[in-house]
Amino acid sequence: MRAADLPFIRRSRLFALASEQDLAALLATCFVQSLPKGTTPCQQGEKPEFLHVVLSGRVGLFGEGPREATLIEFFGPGDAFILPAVMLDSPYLMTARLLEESRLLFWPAAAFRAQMRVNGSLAYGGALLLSSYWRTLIGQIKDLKLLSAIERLSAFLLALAPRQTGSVTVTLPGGRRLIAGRLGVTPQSLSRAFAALRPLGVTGSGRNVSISDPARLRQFGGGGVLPDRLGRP
Amino acid sequence: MRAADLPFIRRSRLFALASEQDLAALLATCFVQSLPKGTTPCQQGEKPEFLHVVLSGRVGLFGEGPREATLIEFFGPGDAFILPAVMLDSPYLMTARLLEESRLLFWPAAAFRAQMRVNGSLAYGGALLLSSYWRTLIGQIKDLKLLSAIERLSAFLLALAPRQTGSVTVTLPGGRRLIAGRLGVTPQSLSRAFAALRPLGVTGSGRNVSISDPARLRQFGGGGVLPDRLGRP
DNA sequence: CCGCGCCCTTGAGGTAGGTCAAGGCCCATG
DNA sequence: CATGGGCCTTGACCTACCTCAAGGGCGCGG
Repeated sequence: MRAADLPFIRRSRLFALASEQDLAALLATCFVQSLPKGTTPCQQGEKPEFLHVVLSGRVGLFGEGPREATLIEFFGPGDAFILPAVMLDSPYLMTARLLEESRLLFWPAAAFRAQMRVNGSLAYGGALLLSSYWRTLIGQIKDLKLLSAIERLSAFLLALAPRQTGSVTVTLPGGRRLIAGRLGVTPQSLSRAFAALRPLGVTGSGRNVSISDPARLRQFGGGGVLPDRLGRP
Repeated sequence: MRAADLPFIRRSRLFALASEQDLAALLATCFVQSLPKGTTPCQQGEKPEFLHVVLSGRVGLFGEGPREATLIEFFGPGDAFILPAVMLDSPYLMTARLLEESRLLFWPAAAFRAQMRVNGSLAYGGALLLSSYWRTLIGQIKDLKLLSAIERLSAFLLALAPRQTGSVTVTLPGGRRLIAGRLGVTPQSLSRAFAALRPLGVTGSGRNVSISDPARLRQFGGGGVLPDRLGRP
């Protein structure tokens, strides 16, 4: 671990309440590592050896079904994956894959569990982080059950944009194939959904999308279910 | 609060680590109330005033979309709703409705937040509970994205059944309309899904469903994504 | 007893989104 | 430069599920 990592570590909600002493004690058994794109620190079905905290980079959590796999959620700096599996010492329900080169904190699972039991500030941070995850997952389920593919895309784009009135350009957290998985559609359908939103002022290519009139999109798309940002406040 | 409530309170994962003194201190500001079927302790969009813990009965969490509402998840004894909204002091993303007469613990939101910060055993319990919820939500998302309606029903029924080999009879946590919402289909489609599973040994009517050969169903339905039970261990 | 809800089921037809297939663009590599 | 392989898009067709509609079983009150 380098001194330069500390500010990134601090930034996670996990340590929202941790004092300097807390932090030093908690990190005693941890190490930090940079890993290349494509690495899979967790494999669905395996038991956790480490809790991973993203310091920089981006990670995708993929669910593997009987026929195929799909992206469930993006994780970025400040996020801990996959805390519930580590906490409950249960097999991963998902596979994590680095979407770009990332710097990760490795926290031995047994030590983490022990410290959760003993250190109130850590337990609080865990609850805080899990609370924000609950809300994003609930938002995703509501979107899947109640919105059409086009509305889901609209809500997703609006959740990416800062709350403002004028024209915005947002950067997608991944290629369109990944976004399609996150939204629960095929890449082809996502492409058509983008085409359907074009008359509503959604343009752009690659990972940059600009929204000419967020308000108009919002009134079309059910407003976007996700008021929170992921990971850190 | 009655003395008879205490064993039910203890049973929640929230208090997995709480000592007797902890518990007494934590519950100082709480009260318990029995409420009739149909009561809605939480309304989507409102700010939380209380954390609710189910002592007995059953609660449905409903997501309200632009056109309709649907059941997202069932909660039962030991479950706390809706912890993330209380924790983050954010508007509810769902409406809770009692599916039958239920006894609930009411915990003033501000007091709960303060105690989460101060009491490590409570924070640990919160993290534990939220960890189990994460897994059920992830399971639901995976089911929605990767399985057909019939497979989702199959997985849902198997998750209800104890892990055993012989014939089982399970009790649905609600009427078929609610189950349909939980599975992300219309009641009509659920009915057809049940019909499709009949040749595989799934029979019964009302809230009782019997599975003649769980193993056969399991190999058909992708195995069921949900290894955990909700709420308490 | 009948009538009236409500819930579940079944049928018929429509549609959103999936599947298959082809083509264009970009970039990496020889 | 040419070639090849992702990735995205578009088109044509198909299917799983939704929608609309009509019964059937069951409890409840008159």
